[in-house]
Formats: sequence, structure tokens, C-alpha cells
Amino acid sequence: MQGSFADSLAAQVHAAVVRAIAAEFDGEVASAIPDSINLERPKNRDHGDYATSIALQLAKVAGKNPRDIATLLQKEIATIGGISAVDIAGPGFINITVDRSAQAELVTVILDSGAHYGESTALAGVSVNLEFISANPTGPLHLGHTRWAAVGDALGRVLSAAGASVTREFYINDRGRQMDLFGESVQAAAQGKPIPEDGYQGEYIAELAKEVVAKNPGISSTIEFREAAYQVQLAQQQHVLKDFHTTFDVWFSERSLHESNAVDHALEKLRSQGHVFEEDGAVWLRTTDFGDDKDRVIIKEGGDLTYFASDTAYYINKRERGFDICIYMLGADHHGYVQRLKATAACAGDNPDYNIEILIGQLVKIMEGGEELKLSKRAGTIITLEELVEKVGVDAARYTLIRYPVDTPMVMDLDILKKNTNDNPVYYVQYAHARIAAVLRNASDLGISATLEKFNSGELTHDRENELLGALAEYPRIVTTAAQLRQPHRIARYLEELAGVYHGFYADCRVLPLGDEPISDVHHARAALCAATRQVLANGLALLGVSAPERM
RNA sequence: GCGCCUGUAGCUCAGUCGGAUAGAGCAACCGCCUUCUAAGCGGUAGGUCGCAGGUUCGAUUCCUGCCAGGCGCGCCA
Repeated sequence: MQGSFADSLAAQVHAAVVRAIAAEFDGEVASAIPDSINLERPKNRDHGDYATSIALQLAKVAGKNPRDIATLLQKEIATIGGISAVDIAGPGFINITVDRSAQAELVTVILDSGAHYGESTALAGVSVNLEFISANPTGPLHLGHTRWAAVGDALGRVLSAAGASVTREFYINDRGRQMDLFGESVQAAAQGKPIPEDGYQGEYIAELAKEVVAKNPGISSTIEFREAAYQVQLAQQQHVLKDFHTTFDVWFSERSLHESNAVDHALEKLRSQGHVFEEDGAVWLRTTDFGDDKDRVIIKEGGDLTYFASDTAYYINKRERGFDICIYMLGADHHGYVQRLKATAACAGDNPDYNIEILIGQLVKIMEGGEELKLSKRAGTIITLEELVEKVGVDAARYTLIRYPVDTPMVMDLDILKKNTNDNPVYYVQYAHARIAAVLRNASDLGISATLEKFNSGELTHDRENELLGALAEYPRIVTTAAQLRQPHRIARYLEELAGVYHGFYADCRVLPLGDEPISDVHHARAALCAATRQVLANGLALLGVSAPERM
């Protein structure tokens, strides 16, 4: 699965550069060579299959013209096997053209690796706690949660593919004033009384009340209502997320934190680190020691715990469960928490630049009928996750939410999502998969197996085939980068590119024999190339939690 | 006032250590189905990468300032 040609090429080029430099220059120049040389894929095909600007980077320290350096490197790089040409262009770019049959061996690698193609060990040995959504169990999940439901789930899969050990966790805020208000609201609705002033007003409260009463006929007290409604609401959230193909390993209750004395335990730990102090009758954490703009109260003057107390205890609990990296995915309206959470980790004696990561997602704006839908709980105009899925389907919703970087505020146009056209790129990618599936079905009928038995890499010499192979070779690097940067949208963007390249190949390269044309090696080779492409599309879509249909 | 995010084609948005002529989809226009899925392919048109400086062989990318928009700054949860 490792050792695709592109990977080994980068390593070999690096070695060649080191050799060439060592022969001509002193150690100073040699030490300027980066640990790994980035081979980029030029947009312009005239610039070869791979290019590197290493000569320009080394020119300054070497005190020579970049083109002279490039000439020096060119000879050494040309000795690498599987390369058909090394050219120097422009100010000193080195363009490498790969021998086509050598590149085509990638088909073998992909078909042998199957669903594992793209996996790596980049994050092997790292234990990650990935927390996302973490909604109050006081209402349905809405669009504010939806972006994370899709992106968080995809990120979890991507991190796993890069070798990390990932636990996906949902923190249930099942404690505090909001829960009490929730209980009072449901009770009021059930008993025909007015909902409290700052209580929950949505229509769902009335329905919830009915369901709760039906299940618990003798119910009367506020606490009973709160608990019964909590169970129903949580189950509903879990159900909706499951339908959205988002799964969690741990549903962590805030209450359990308090029942297990985790807050006291955390306080003790922080005290021992010397960052806890008392003032005005309250107990504080001196987060300003680590860049927060103000210190934070843990225990209020009256003895009650703040929400921050739970956050702190929860973080320490996570670390004591053995997670190296705790990733929090929060909405933009919580970005003020970043500093205090980082400072909390530092106060606990951890490395805030490694042990804790906070990803902030910008808000999603929803358009329908050319107008922005204002989301307001009070006005009852929230759109739930369930409604979104009903309107556009799981695949379209997930894909659309995932294909943008989360630090960009995004606009979702429901009218576009509802259309089964290429307005929505998910269909473009899925169509490529379905199209290949159709080709392979037909191939099978003709006795072309699309396996490696009759695969001859020397058959794949067409420009389109070469381009497709180049794209397929990129996939492992894309997955690794997406994992390292915590950016699953890179997978989606890559799949769109791959689908485009395949469609281009399909238009110019006939896979199956025409009419009574005899079956030859080229048909077998192209069918295998199709199978490899389908595999990569399927692997990528799987990382996004989007289906890869056999037919459309 | 302070902090975070954003500003790239008419629209929605990509663009990993700074690299070659800044990309994609949609919308517009012109072509391509007598054989593998036209939810496709090819082409045309469309840009002061918010503005101004700085760093250097080279800046959409890095630094500074400014402008515009979004969000946040509780012993609330």
C-alpha cells in the first residue's frame, strides 16, 4: 500500500539531490536541502509529470545561478529508474517525466491494497479524542450542529486512515439551568400551563410532552418530566445522527463527571500545579498565566460550580483516559473559549500546542427561494438536521457540508441541493463511480475481468491514462495531508478532481472492444485502470461517509 | 475598545514548505450521443486575488497598517 511510485520517486529525487550537492559543494549547501523534496504536479502538462523548484531554493546559499544548479541535479536525477526525461525550464524548475509503464504499475498497488489504499502510518501511535456536536439534550439537533456532524465524522475517519487511534465523543450537557428550564417547559406543556418566560418555546416541546406522558402515565413532578424528556430527546438525537451516518464511540454525560467527583479531582490537580487561588469568596483558575485575557471562576461565591468547572474537569478526565490529543470542534460563537481551554491545559501541566486542539467552525447560512433563512429558536424558525436530510438527502447534505474548509463561513442553497444536477458536485463524483461500475459490469459480460491477471502496464500510454494514473497516485498524500491539517474537505476536492480526470479519460479512451473487435491487452489494462479508479473513488467517499452508488 | 475568522471570475468557492500563463463548478455562449451511463466531454468569454506598503530572484500565499463583513469578549449555560 505504501511505496506507490510517486512516493518512492520523491525519496529517490531527494537522494539524488543529496549526492549531486555533496559532489560539488560544502556542507553548508548540503544542510540547506530540506528533509523531503516536494514534487508538485504541474498544471501545465508541458512541464512533465512532476516538478520541483529545489534548484531555485538552493541557488542562493550555493551562490550560483539556479539553472546551473538545476543542470547539476539533472544528471543525477536522470539516473533514477522509471524516469523517461528530466528537463530544466524557466528560471530553474526541474521537470520530470515518468516512464509510463512504470507509473502504470500503480494499478497493481491499488488493486492489491483495495480498501486500504490511501491509509498511512503518519499518525500511528497517537491516541485522539475527537469531540464534536456536544449539544444540550433539550431539543432537536439543528443546522448549527449539522456542519460538525458531517465534518467531525469525516475527520474521525480521516484521522483513522492516517493511523491514529480515534475515539469520537459526544459530550451531553445534561446538567444545569438549561436542563431545569427544559423540564419545566415540558411539564408546563403537558399540564396545559403557560411555558415559563425564558423556557423552551418550540413546537417540539408540546410533542415531547405528549410522548413523555404517553410513556409515563403517572408523571407529575418537574424532575420526573425533566428526566423523562431528557431520555426521549437524547434518544431522538442519537437516532437522527445514526441516520446521518455519524457515529460516536462515547456519549459522555456531564452529570457523570460530577457524580464521580471529577471536578474535585481536577481542582486538586490544578491546585498542585499552583494555578488555583481564592478571591472574593470564589475559587479561580489563573488562566492568565497562559495567555487568557482574564482569570476564570471555578467555584462561585455561593459554592455553586461554573460551567467552566465542568469543562476543566472534562479535559483532565480525557487526558487521564489516555488520550494524547484532545480535539474540540466548536462553533464560531464559542471562539472565545479557545484561549481559556488552551490555558486550562497548560495549567494542568500539559502542552497546549500539542495535547489540545480547538477547531473553530464558522456559521452556515441557509438560502431557500433566494432568501436567507434566519434561524431563531424563539421565532421557531430553526431547521433541524432531520429536516435538512428530508429535503436534500444524506449524501448531498454531508458532502456539501464537508467540501468547504470550516474556517470559511459557508452558504447552503437548499434549492441547488435539491436538484439532482451537477450544480451539486456530489453527483459528479458519484456519477463517476456509477459510470465505472457500469463499464465493469459490461466488461464482465464480455469476459474482461478487470483484475491483475491479464494486466500489462505497458498498455497504458495514452495521455489521458497517464493523467488518470497521476491523479490516483496523489490520493495517499491527500489523505495524509487532510489528517495532518484536520481538513477533510481536501478529500472532497480531490475526489472532484479525480472524477473529472476519469470523465476525460472515458471520453477519449474506449475501454471495451467496439463491435466485433477482438479482446486484447489494452482492454484488460484499461478495465483494470477503471477498477483502480473505482476503488479510490469508493475509498474517498467512504472517508466522507457518502455512498458510492453502483447505478444512478 | 480588545480578540478570532473572512475578503480570489456575475454566483458559490478551491489554491499543503512563497514558484511557471491564479483554478473548479454553476450561470452565459458555441460544439459533441448509429455501440462502454450526455448526472458526461471539448471550446469561448469572464480577474487590480479588498486597499497600501514591506521582506526577495519571485507574493493570492509571509509581515505591518488600513477598509469592509461575520462572530465573540459574564461568579450565564
